[in-house]
Amino acid sequence: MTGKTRVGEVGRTARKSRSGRTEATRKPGDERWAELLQVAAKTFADKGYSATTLQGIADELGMLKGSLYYYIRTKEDLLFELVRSVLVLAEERLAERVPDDGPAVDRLEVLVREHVIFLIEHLTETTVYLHEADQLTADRRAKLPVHGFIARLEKLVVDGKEDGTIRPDADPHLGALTILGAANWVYRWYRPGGNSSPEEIAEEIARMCRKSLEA
Amino acid sequence: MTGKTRVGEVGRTARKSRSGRTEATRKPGDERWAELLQVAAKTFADKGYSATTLQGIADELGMLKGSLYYYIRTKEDLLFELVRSVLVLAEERLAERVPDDGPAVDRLEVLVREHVIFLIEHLTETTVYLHEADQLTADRRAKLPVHGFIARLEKLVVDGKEDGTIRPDADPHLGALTILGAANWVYRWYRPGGNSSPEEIAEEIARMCRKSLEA
DNA sequence: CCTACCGATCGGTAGG
DNA sequence: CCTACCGATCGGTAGG
Repeated sequence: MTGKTRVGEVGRTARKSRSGRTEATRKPGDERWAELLQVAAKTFADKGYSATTLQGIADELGMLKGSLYYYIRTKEDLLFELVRSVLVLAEERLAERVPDDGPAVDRLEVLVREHVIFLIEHLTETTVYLHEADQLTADRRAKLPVHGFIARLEKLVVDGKEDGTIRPDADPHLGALTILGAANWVYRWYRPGGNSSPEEIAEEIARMCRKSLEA
Repeated sequence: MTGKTRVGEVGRTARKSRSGRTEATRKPGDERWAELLQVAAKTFADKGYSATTLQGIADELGMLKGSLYYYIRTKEDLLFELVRSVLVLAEERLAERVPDDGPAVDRLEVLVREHVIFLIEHLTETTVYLHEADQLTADRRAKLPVHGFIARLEKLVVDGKEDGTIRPDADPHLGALTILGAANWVYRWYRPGGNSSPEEIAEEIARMCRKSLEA
């Protein structure tokens, strides 16, 4: 309303002829695009994807609904982009913080802890992912950069049975799914300002997960 | 389509003057009402409450959309009734299957096991509850017969710390929430026809929850 | 339960 | 990004 940059038709043109272009599309690096994603994430997390209207998002941004189509082609673009980016970010984070060697049960504990910390630090986006991703059409869902988190957990259980740090009777698949539930459930109840810090919460959940499978 | 009972205006009248009436409202005990709930549950579980249209439900029932209003006043009635009834049923089930005495950690294990079995046996309805209940308006949500499941879990952890069957360093609140997540997460992945039976799944999850807190 | 209907809103578009 | 617009559909209602 006050000092917004006007670019006129540039964006639209850029989107239409996206093949051999020097000037970038408006999206990446643009401040307004980031705002749009932020508002969309908050609204999707609060009311759900389907109950969210583009009119509501536009209102919050102080623009007209039709103007949103300068940034997106469909409503689903917003959901997809949010889910995609949080997956990429999580992947990076876990890659740099979870070691590749050492006793499997230790690695599992670290993995769970870092997973929970990430979840809490990106609560809005992870909520959108965990609660709304199934609203994506099948073809869009197939294009998500899923990083096989369950497979990773399963492998840790298998490794742990081999290195003797995890109970021999543990079920890798069921175990992985249950650990995942214990960790992911955080998005259903965590709200800033509670008694425990994110680190304390992550620590406690990780400890419980460890104990649940430890030899 | 073939042998459906026609009652004409009776139902509508019955609904409008619900005060001092001998003849019951159409709803309770009516076969068609049960069908409606069933279709609604399946659709809400599959596509989400908000993405579900009354037109779609009516189509599946072979009636016109407007006719649904013979049974309901608003779309939310369907969601509320589904969530309400599954809560009541769960309460009953757990009351009759989980003992009130014995070592706390044992009771906790049984509680989790029965909870998971119930979840799986009523997967559609529990999915609606766990994934869609927050689509209810605040006042409707306040009218739900919530049976304090978390509080019950918390108390078991506290009891267990007293009777020595649960680790002294366990956090009752965090512990209860984490157990709840491990158990509830089942609705996100369980599908009939898998490798493990509901009982095996429930048994394994319950065991893990036990171990996660056991002294 | 059907007929017939409504206001509101939805996602989305053409053109600038 | 705005103007101006559209077809489709939404939940819901009056009356029988």
